Amino acid sequence: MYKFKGKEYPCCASLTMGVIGGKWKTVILFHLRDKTLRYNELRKEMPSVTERTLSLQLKTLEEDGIIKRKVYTSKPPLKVEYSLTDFGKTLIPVVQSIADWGVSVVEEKYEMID
Amino acid sequence: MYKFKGKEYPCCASLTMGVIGGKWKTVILFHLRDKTLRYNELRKEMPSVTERTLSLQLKTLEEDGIIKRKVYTSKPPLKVEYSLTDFGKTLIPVVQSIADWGVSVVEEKYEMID
DNA sequence: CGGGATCCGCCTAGATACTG
DNA sequence: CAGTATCTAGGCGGATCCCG
Repeated sequence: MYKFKGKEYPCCASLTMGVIGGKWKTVILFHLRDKTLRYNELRKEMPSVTERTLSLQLKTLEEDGIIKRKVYTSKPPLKVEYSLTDFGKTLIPVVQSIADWGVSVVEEKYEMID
Repeated sequence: MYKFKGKEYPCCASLTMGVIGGKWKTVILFHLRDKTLRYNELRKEMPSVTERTLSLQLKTLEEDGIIKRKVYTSKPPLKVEYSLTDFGKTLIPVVQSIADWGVSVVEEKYEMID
C-alpha cells in the first residue's frame, strides 16, 4: 500500500496517476515543463478547457506541491504566474515520456499489428 | 489536434492519457509489462478492483490494441490469458517511468520544499 | 485579469447477483 | 474460471454568471 497526501493507493503506478491523472493535469504540466505561464497564457494553450476546470486543476496541483502560484499585483488587473516547484520538476521525465508516446502514435511510428 | 481510435485530443499528452488514464489501466499495464497473466491472477495482484471494472478496463485496452486476449479452452473452466501486444509494449517505458516516480515519492527521495 | 459561486449532466467505477 | 447484468453513487468536468 502506497500513501501520498493522505490518500492510499494499491500500486506505485496508481499513486502517480492519482497526482497527474484526470483529463487536464498532464496537459498543464506539459505546458509548464519548461516555462512559467500566466493563467490566461495557459488558457490560450488549452482553448477547450473551461475556466472552472483549469482553476480547480491548478489548485489541486498546487496542494500536491507540484506547481507554485505567484501573485504579482494586489489590485486588478491581477497578474498570477504558475510554474513547477522543485518537486514538480521531478515529474518532467514522466510527463515527457507520456507526451512522446502521444507524438509517436500520431506519427505512426508504431505498427498496430499483433 | 491529435487523433487516435476516433477520439480527438488537444495535446499529445492528453492522447496518451486517453489510452492509459483512469484509475486502473496503468496498474493493469504495470502488472502485464513483463509477463502474461490470467484473469484471476490479475485480480490477485489488484485485490481492490471489482470484477466488472477489471473486465471493462481490459476490454477497452484490448479495443485500443494495447493488450491481447487469448482463450485456451472452449468449455468451462475457461482459461484466458492477457498480455501486451507489440504496440502495447511501446508503452512499457511510459508505464515504467510512472511507476518509478510513485516509488520515488514513497521512498522520499525528493524534498517537498519549494 | 484571474478567478469564485452555482447548478448540473455524464461517466467512471463500486456492489451484488448471476451464468456459459 | 471468467466473466455479464443490473443498479447505484460519487465526483469530474462543463456552462454560465458574477466579483475584487
